[in-house]
Amino acid sequence: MGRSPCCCRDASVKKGPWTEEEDKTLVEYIQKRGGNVGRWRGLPKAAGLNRCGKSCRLRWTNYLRPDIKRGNFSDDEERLIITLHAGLGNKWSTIATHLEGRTDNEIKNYWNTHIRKKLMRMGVDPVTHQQLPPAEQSHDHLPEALLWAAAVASLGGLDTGALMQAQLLQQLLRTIGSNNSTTGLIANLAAANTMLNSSSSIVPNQMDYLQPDYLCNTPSFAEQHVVQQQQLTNDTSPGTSSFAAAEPADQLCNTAASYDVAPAGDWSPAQEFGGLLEPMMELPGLCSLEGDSFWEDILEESYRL
DNA sequence: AAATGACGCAACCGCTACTGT
DNA sequence: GACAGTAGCGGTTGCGTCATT
Repeated sequence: MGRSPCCCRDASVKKGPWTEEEDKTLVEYIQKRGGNVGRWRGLPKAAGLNRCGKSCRLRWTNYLRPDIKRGNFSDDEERLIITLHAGLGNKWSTIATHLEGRTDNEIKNYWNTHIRKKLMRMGVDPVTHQQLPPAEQSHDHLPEALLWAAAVASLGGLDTGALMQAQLLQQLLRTIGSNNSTTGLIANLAAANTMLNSSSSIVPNQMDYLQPDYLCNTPSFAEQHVVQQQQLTNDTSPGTSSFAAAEPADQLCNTAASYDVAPAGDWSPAQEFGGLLEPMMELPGLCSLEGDSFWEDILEESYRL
């Protein structure tokens, strides 16, 4: 199927920034039709605009639509974008459906101009959401735990219960094993605590993983891993991997609970550690790492050591 | 004050997916 | 099933604005 001819190729069709008059014409035309645009291709002629239909659609969907939210992105929105991006990749339109009033273009721009750089500074690969190899990190002198914590934070609420438990366990093992400095201990504990405290609006709060109900109904990491392996073994057709990254975001929410396996049991390490860590300190979400005095203090201390 | 570079955003381009014939 | 027309998506570009030298 070849590319269809587009009116955009017509040299007489105006390009570039829209004028107020053009905006007004477009808005009035669409409002007159009760918001029902019909065919975009025929719209410019019908509305009296010397524009490509494509251009009109873009102008309407990205700028003129009445339900568009303007202004800076909130921390929650930023966290949500990171979380969704970790699971969906550059599916900007899909991501946009989860942020009321935000357009795919706006989210894409915000990602490229803000979040991407932020993650890079934190030593997190914005594509894979994994910790970058030390050589590629811009802050490879920072404590490893902070980078780990940043990577975890970048995942936001994407994690399944299994991922959370695995990360938490790893963090706590590091905590136990960190005997070289107070900073290391604090940073490791902080990272672990952040995993417990951070939250997202589209997935269960990570603290949910520590609730008895959740844990009783959520398979352990090992169990989930076995299930995933079994599913991969049984189903080798492409595109049907059980791995969360291939699933739509709204399905991610239910990933952990969707496994058809026996309950994890009455006891979980996370349950125990959660009780230990929770009263220890209240920490901010690491997505707001920059500009946060708590983290700045830790960083400063680490530089001195 | 002028020049330069960095940044952010709106808009465009080209491709793919979807739908109707 | 093949084809044509169209909408929508994601990557990229261009330009205005702001910060720095």
